[in-house]
This record gives sequence, structure tokens and C-alpha cells, in this order.
Amino acid sequence: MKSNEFVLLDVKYETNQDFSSIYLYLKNEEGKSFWYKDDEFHPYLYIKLVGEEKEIQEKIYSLKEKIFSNEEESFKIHEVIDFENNKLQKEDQIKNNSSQIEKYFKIYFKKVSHLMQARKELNELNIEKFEYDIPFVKRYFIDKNLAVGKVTVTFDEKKRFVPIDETYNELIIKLIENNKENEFFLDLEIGAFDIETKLGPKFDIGLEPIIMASIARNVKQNMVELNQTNNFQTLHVNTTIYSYKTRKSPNLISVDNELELIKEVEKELNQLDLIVTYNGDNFDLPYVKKRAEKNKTDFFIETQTIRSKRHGLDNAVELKGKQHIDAYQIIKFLERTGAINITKLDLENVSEKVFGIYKKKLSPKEIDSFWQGTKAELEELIDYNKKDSETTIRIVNDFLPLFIEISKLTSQTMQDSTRSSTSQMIEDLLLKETSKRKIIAPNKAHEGEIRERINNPIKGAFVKEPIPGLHENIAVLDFASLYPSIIISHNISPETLNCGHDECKKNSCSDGTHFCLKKKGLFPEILEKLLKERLRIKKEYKEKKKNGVDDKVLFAKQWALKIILNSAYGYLGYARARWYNRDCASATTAFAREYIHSTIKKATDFGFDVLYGDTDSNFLLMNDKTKKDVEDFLKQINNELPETMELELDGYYKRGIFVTKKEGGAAKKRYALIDEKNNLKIVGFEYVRRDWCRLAKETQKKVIELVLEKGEPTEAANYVRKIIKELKEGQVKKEELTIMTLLKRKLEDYDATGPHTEAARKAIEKGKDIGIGSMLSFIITKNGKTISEKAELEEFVNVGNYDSDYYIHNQILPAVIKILKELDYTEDDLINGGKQSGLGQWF
DNA sequence: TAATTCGCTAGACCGA
DNA sequence: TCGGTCTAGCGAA
Repeated sequence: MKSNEFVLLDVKYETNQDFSSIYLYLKNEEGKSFWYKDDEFHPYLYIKLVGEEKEIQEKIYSLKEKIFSNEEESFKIHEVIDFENNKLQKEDQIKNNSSQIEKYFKIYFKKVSHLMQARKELNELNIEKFEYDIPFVKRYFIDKNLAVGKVTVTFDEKKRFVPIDETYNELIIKLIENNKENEFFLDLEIGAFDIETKLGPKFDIGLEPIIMASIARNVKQNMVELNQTNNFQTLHVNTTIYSYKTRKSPNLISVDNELELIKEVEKELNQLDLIVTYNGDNFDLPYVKKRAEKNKTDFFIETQTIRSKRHGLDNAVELKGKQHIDAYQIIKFLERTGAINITKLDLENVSEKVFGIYKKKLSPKEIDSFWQGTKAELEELIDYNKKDSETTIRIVNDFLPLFIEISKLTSQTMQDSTRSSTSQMIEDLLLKETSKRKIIAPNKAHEGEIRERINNPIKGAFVKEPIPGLHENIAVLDFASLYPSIIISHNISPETLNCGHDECKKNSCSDGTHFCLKKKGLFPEILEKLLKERLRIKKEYKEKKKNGVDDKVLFAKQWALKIILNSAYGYLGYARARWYNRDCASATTAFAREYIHSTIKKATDFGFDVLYGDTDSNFLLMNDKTKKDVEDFLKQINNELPETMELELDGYYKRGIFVTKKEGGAAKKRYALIDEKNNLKIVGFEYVRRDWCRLAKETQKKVIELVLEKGEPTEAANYVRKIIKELKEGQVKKEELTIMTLLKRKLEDYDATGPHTEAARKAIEKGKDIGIGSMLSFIITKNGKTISEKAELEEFVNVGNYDSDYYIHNQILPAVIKILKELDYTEDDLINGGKQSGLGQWF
């Protein structure tokens, strides 16, 4: 590291009497922290003025009079002559031979508050404004092409670091881009922190004392190996746990009281660069802050009390000079994007389902009583608290590389990227790319316009109705990144839509729009770069893996690119998007339908029977054809496809089953396949749904497995009979019978009653805290008439109290009969002895 | 503060 | 008791 190389930890802005200024928080090679102030960056927005040249000049003059007439020189106004928007205007003006012109201007402000004020005043003057709603720090990151990571800072030599004097000083900050971009991760002090609190009669943030706190810190070992593999799992963790008023334990640092615990935690957290929590946005950090107040002390991170920022419906805790990473937000994002699939997002589930490590859950009651309980109980609580922190830091060690990559792609802090939605990521990327190209971004739509867009959905994908029944020898083909590759190949972008050139009309799609062939559009240009980069990285990753190195950073990079690529189409059709474009989104799916239809036709012509297809896939029945034939077919198709599009082989399957719907016809989006190595792939069926009980799901899986492995159903039917018998005998365990449903709205907002709303209602009466987002686990009991009446949260149900009729007829049978029906079984066969028992012949 | 559309199924409710 | 309509949830891609 040269003397001017740093790790950029954080950027914030502060406003003093005269200016809003950007503060950079940096760390050097020795781990010493600095801050630096950039005085040469100011808040700004753009405006558009319309009229004749002279009129525009007058408008500018009167603007200067009207805006901030009480505050002299609080803004500067510049014409943005080199901007794309103005160039385009000029072309139009020449074409139309008009003296009416449109001109864009950039207005700088001294303070963020001035910009906010100007927004209102420009509204009143009916002057169109742009990029007025981009937060100042985000603006800085975008304009400077920054991200959190290693940077070089160049500044006037006469200048010193802290303290800063007020003279002019130019600061140039640049992100260092190299092959080991994530190396800085290893320079960071990272620790996860978690608290346990006393249980009171009522719950509120900070109401009851903190009784225990743990901090798990990364200990760096094997730096050489780490640098080679970028595999952070080789990191070791060192955990300290604080408590008071307990028995002695070698695993605990005893302090005198809560106040001292808070001060110890404060001291440790201040040594970190990255403070990691699990739901610290809404729990741990606000809690500590509140308790510090109650103990009449400060809880300072870098000389500042912690601040909560509104972030949608909940909060985000931002720390000055450091990054607060809430690992819960990371898990939520991974769940939303389908990277992981877990039902409950608590640390126990994450530990088990994501890392394969069992973690025991303690209830708030147990936490409370174990604190001053027996020796064994105390040890259990210590272990629980310890594992909370350690699971939390593990999430970061495994997944932060992904968000570092997203931060770099979108020019955001880790703080922001770990809390972003996919649409926000796309928008940040677009803002960065248009800013580079000197293009002014479009504004967000108003609520009325948004409603209008939502009420006008576009036509989506084509799904071919499958041939129901059991099939043998299936080849599955699918298009690689279908939507992004269509956007690239057909140059789909808001600016290329319906260009004036006649020759471009041949690039038209079935919904009547066409896209320019002469000039590459913004979306295709960005996506093509990302797609190529992803393919390159994926190749490099595979190459390394072959040599026994699992490079987490490379994997994270290609994954980050995949997330962004896959969200681009959704973004174009997203009503709140700045770059929303109905025609572009619609053309993308229209092209997709054309490609899938033509592939189906070509496959048929080639001699395959097409079994099924959904959006980008084709299921071929091979009949007497060979794998070589499939490969030849792929080659033929790929020769005819545009360069960036590719039809790939997903795999060969020895058997597969598609089922008939209740009301007739074959069910789409529901099937099961088995490959040559007996690996099962179950899609859409109850087995993959969380709102079915485990017994029904596992029974269904077993049936599918037996049917697909053997190609005949006798054993499967017998298995179902056995399960039904067990249910009737009343000995099935509770956890086999719980059904999970998410409460998606407030109880009073439901029009229809359902089992889950009724179970929730009853639980609330018993004093349970249930609201939007609660995951409800309920059982259908014997008590009541309708199913809803019988529904009761699992924790209130005694063992054996379940409605066996319900579980047989509404869970087990529907789950298995749709499969066995394809093999000529009826419900009766399964309930009353049936085919194999001989009873049928008897009667 | 929220990416899209397509599709299946359950359970309540209503009227015949 | 049946079928039709509606609300609701969740999964596929």
C-alpha cells in the first residue's frame, strides 16, 4: 500500500452554517482511521426551460430573483451544453426549423436544505426539474464512480489530515480496480454482536434491561491461503460474552451491572470497521441506545450516538465512520431472490438450512429464567447467545462478497446495497451509467401515473400445456438468460424504441414495435457488458474449481451479475421505475414467445414430441432418438439464433410425470423428473410448498420417488395406505401436521376468513403478538365445525388433538392422488384396502 | 419502500 | 350437496 492508499469505510454529509460537505472515513495500512472533507462537491439538480432564446434568458434572470431572494448567492446556475439531452434538442430544433427551444440547466446549491427548498419553489413556478431526489451521498458515490473498497486519495500536499482548515483543497478519490478487489475485506475488522434481554409483562424496545451480550470477531489466519482462494470460510472467530449478576462461568466476562455491560460493548464495537447484527436495524442497536439513556450514559460509535433512518416500513441504523451490516437484511434479500429457500428467517433456521448446523432455540421465557438459573441453564444461555453472534458473522463471511460486488456495480455503500431491492440496484446502476454518459435521468412517476401503469399489465410468457401421464426419456433444453439476451439481441431500450429509420422496421416484434438497428441502446449496452463479464467470470471460476480452489469472490461476482441481469426486464415493467417502459417490457416477452414457439415447431419438425415448455424451456420426448440427435438439434437451433442467445441442454431424465388438473386438462408448472442417477427434481407440487403439512409433503415425495424409480405404483399405494392408517390411529406427531402460512396483512384488512386468519385471531385473544409478516404454524384440531374454526396455532394444541379426517382427505389424498391417478388409482383404492388387497374382488 | 406475468389450488360463501 | 365465484397464498420462470 502506498501512502495515499486507503480503505474507504464510509461517506456521510454534514451541514454547517454555510455548506453541506461530504466527509470520507478512511483507514490506512496500519489500521489508523482518518476522516477527510471534500469541500468541492455540492448538491445540485437540473431544470428544463422552454421558449425562445431571449425568453429563456429572462427566465433565468427571474429565477435568480425569485429563488432564495432572501439568501444571497446560495446557488449557481449553469447551462449544461455538453449533455446528451441538449444535443438532442438541438437536432430537433434544426429539423423543425423552430425558434422555440428547450434548454437544460444545472443548479448547484450550498446546502442540501437549499435544494429541498428550491424543489418546492420550482414546482410553484411550473419549471420542470430533474434528478432532484437523489440523496447527496448517493450522488457523490455515483458522480465519483466510488464504492466501498480500496481507494487512492490524492490531495494538496500542504494539507494535513485532521483537523482540516478552511482553505481550498482539491481532493481526488479513486477506486482501485484490480484482480483482488475484495482483498480489502481482509483488512477490515469485522464483528457481530447480539444481546439478550429480560422478559417483562409487556414488550417494547428498551423497556427491560439487557442481561447478556456477545461479540464474535473475525480472527485472520492463513492470510496467504486466504489471498489465494478468497475463501473467507477459513476465517476463525473469537467470541466474548458479557453478563452480570450471574453464577461464575469460565465462558463469561462478568461485569457489575447493565451500565458496565453497555460500556464494554461500546468499547469493543468501536474497535470494529464493520458492525454486524441480526435485525440490529430494528432491535439490538435501538435497544442498546434506549438502555444507555435509561442508565444515563452515552452509547457512542465514533463520537456520535446511533441514528435510525426510516427505510420503508422499518428502520435502518447507520453508523458514522463505520458500516452497520444487518445480516437479517442479507438473508431477506437472498430469500427474495430465490438464492436460499427457508420458511422462518430466524437464526436457528438459517443455521440449519443454510449452513447445515443445528442450533437450539430458546424462548424469551427460557432466556429470562436461565440467566439466574442453574449452572447448566446459564451455560445453555451463554451458548445460545454465542451462537447467535457466530451464526451472524458467518452470514457476512459467506455472503458479503456478493454485496461488495453489487456495491461496486451500482456505486453504493455496503450499508445501502445490503438493504436494497433489485429494482433499486438496477436504478442505481442506470443512474451511474447515464451520469457517465452525461444523460439526465428521467423522473419518477406520480401516483396517478403509477396506478395507470399497474392497471395496464403487459402480456407475459407462454406456457405450453403438457401431455399428462408418466413419460420416459426426456431431454430438457432451455435458453440461457432469455430476457437479457433478447434485450441485447434486439436492442430493446427506451431510446431505440420505434426509431424513424425504415430499415429498422425489420427488427419488429409481434406486438408492433420495432427497435433501432443503427445505434446501440442504453439497456443493451449495459446488459451486454454485464453478460459478457459474467460468462468470463463463470469460466474462470470453473477453471479454478477444477484445480481444487473454490473462489468465493469469483462466485459472488457472477452471482451479483446474474441478479442484476435477471432484474432488468422486471424493472422495465415496474410501475415505479424511472426508466419504466411498457413497450420495451412488452416487446421483450413478445420476442420470448416468438422464440419458444419457433423452437417448439423446429423440434417437432426434427422428429421430437414436445412434452412441455414454460417461458424459456423445452421438454422433448426422445422416443427413438439419441443424445446425439439432441445435440445436433441444439447446434441447428444455435446456428439460427442471434449471437448473444443460446439454447442449452439442461439435462436428460429417464422418467417424468405430469398430472391432470381437478377440472380436467394437464397442470402447468407442476411436474417431477428423475435422472439417470436417480436424482429427483420436484417442481410446483405440494412437496415444495410451505402451506402444506410435512406429512403430506413427505408422503407425496415418497410416492413420486417410488413411481419414478420403479415406473409402477404398487409400492407407492401401499405406502400411502400405511400413512393413512397411522393418521387414523391418532399417533402422528404435531410437527408432521403443522401448516405454515404467512400473514400478509393486518387481520382487519382481510375480506375472507381462512384457517390462518382464524388461528391468528384466537392466538391474539390469548395474548400472542401477531401482525403483518408473522409466519403462522397451525394445526387443524378436532374442535369446531368448519376448517377455519378448527385451526389453532401449533403451540396451543395438545399432542393427538388433530382432525384425522381432514389430514387424510384434505392433505394426504390430494397430494398423492393426482400422481397415482395417472396410474389408474382412485381415492377409494387408497382408503379402503384397494386393488392389491383382494378385498375388491370379495365384494 | 415495493422487479414481472402465468398458473394452481384451498376454503368460504352463495344460490339452486 | 353441488357447482360457481371470490379471496388468498405460493410457486415457476
